[in-house]
Amino acid sequence: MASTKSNISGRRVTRRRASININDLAERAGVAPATVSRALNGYTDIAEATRERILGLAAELNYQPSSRARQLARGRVETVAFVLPRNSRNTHDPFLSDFLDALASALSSRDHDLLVATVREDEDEIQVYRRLIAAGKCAGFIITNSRDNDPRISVLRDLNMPFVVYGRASSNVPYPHLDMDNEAAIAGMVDHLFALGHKRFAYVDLEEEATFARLRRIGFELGVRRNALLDENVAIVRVPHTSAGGQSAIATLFDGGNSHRPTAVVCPADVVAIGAIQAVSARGYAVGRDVSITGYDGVPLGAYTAPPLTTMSQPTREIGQQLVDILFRVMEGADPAQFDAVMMPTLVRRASDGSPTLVEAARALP
Amino acid sequence: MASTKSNISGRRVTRRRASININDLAERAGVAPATVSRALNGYTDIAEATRERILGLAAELNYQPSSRARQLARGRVETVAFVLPRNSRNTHDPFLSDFLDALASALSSRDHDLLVATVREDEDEIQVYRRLIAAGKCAGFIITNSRDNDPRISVLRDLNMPFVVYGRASSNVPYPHLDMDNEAAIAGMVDHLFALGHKRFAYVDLEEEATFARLRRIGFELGVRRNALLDENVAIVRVPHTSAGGQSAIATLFDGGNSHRPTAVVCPADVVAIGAIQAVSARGYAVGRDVSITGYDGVPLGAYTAPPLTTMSQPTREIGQQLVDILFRVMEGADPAQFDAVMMPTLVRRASDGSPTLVEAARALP
DNA sequence: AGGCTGGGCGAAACCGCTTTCGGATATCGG
DNA sequence: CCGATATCCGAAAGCGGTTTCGCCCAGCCT
Repeated sequence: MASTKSNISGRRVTRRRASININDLAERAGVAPATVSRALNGYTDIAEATRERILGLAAELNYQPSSRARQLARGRVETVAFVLPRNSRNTHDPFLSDFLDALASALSSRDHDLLVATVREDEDEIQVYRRLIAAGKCAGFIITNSRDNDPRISVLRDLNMPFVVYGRASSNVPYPHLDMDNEAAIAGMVDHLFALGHKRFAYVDLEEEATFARLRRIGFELGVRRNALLDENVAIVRVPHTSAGGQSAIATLFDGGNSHRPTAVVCPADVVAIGAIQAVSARGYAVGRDVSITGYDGVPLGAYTAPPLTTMSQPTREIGQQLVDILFRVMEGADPAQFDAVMMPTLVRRASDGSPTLVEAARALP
Repeated sequence: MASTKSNISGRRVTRRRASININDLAERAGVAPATVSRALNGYTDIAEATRERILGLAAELNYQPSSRARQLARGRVETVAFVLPRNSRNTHDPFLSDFLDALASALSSRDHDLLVATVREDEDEIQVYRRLIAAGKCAGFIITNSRDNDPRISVLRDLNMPFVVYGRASSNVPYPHLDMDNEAAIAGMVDHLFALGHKRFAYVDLEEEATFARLRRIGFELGVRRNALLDENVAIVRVPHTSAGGQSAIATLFDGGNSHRPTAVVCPADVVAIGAIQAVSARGYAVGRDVSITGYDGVPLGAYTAPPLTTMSQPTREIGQQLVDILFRVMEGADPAQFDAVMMPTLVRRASDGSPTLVEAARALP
């Protein structure tokens, strides 16, 4: 069928037309291609009987209009792009699968596709965005890991390309975004630990450009202030966003003759907290009794550390869905400035926090 | 510039042409569109001077041919699709980010895009593949989480659509794939533990359709045989592919008057092993001394459990690259049957394994 | 000088679809 | 019974590229 070019010589027979097209279908139905198009696209100026005949035939032959041709003709692009964050390399983001699934699913119910791109070693991040746009590969972007003064935001705005950001980026011009309330969440964690009786706090700051790192630290400082903690009872160390970072934070805080060891260590990420738990345990302290350690994110494995990690958990899937919702509003022409929702993560209390035992007892340890 | 329809009435001005097209560029260059196309696509029947003028102009105006129009005209589709495995929902695959990054990167260097789709709640998995194909959205598929007699494989073969599978699927017809040697890896793990002195083994089998689950169990059985373990010293339990599954496996193996507790518990996945470590520790045994527990995968957090997890680690990124390489060979017409590489994961020895202490000592515990 | 060759380029068809425009037929009112 | 109005559908012009075909003209040969 179709146009398989048979070739007696036995050389590679190629160019078989992949599938049926609108002309084939029209011919089979005994109508013009235009009529098929009308039938498939819900126009009203077509006899109901004709429409049903065509629809039936299309279903029978498993006809789907070529999305490329359709989008070209319509002058629309029904694809949204997500560029994997550069630092996602080797970062093993456990939420990405859920997040992408949510994005793809939300897009699919609007008949859009999800294009996932990456920044190759030999490229510049911004170049990737420009290339995707110039080639007309997408009609909008989902952006995560926003940094302060994120260049992507200004470029996309200049190019008049719809986008939505997960996170904030401290720009003076408003842009559509959705964020967790990092600040309130960490401050709330300090409140929680303070209420348990802790007086000596440490915070593990992140060596990371992303805005959320800054906001979480600010949240910690806010918590310090509103619980009137004494300066000499508050320490901040700054480490990479990894479990090894968590370990080295503990080394800084606990080793050496530091007489003011914290009883509560607030971490801005679960992976960091997990390293911290490991390091504190290795020093002979009981996490959750001698020392409380908290995380942020809600990674699944946090439930299986020893002790299980108390953390702030984010609703990944819902975030993905909402981002798509917002992006569509923007693509439909809504005022981008109105989208600035902030969601609150939920405290998942497991066993890495608790009332502090006597500091003296902790000090007496080897 | 271009065709912004200004509109005095103040109503929404739309239909601004997104970007410059080949006709604009041709006009600016004073040549025909065909010449621009030739210049951009490396044809030789064009004067070098003309080509350079056009290339320069294109760079200056940041012109990129519309990928949709180009692919339509060429009759090619430069997109590869990856359908997120159904069970990836809430599964928090920590490798996905790395895997996708590798795919997207390898595809990008061949000027192809990565389309990520998902199976919506209201859909059937196969439908998704059919729809993507019928709509001409992709020229090939990357398939993971293959199951025995995977229906996707037969459908794609029938439709003559190129694909490559990560994993094997026990089909009688050959198909292009790449796999880790699950069987040898787990058998090797048994060897390793046996060499450490273990005699009483348990294996945690997975309640999962995926072929790798079966192959890993077979690997265990192979290890049992070639080390001549006694039947009464070998137990197999079957649990879900989660940390909770690991916990319940330990409950089955250790609780109740079972007098033949294993000293080595081989797990077919790190998440499961992590649950098992937690459960064994909670029962008062020292993991790595009283009981050895091993995993498979190499999840990053495995390095921070207590004790750190000994496991078989897979090179995610390299797998992604190789899959793309294979897929392109197939798309170029290579015989699919020739692609059946099997790679060996590497043993990462940390601290969850060790020589067994006396079984009696373990039994004497509370 | 004239014919031939071939390099360089333009014209036009085409990819598969949408959408406007207008024509044909059926239906209705008077 | 005739013209007006609806209703339904076909023709054709795009969308933005690629590619075939053939023309034009410069350069070469004789």
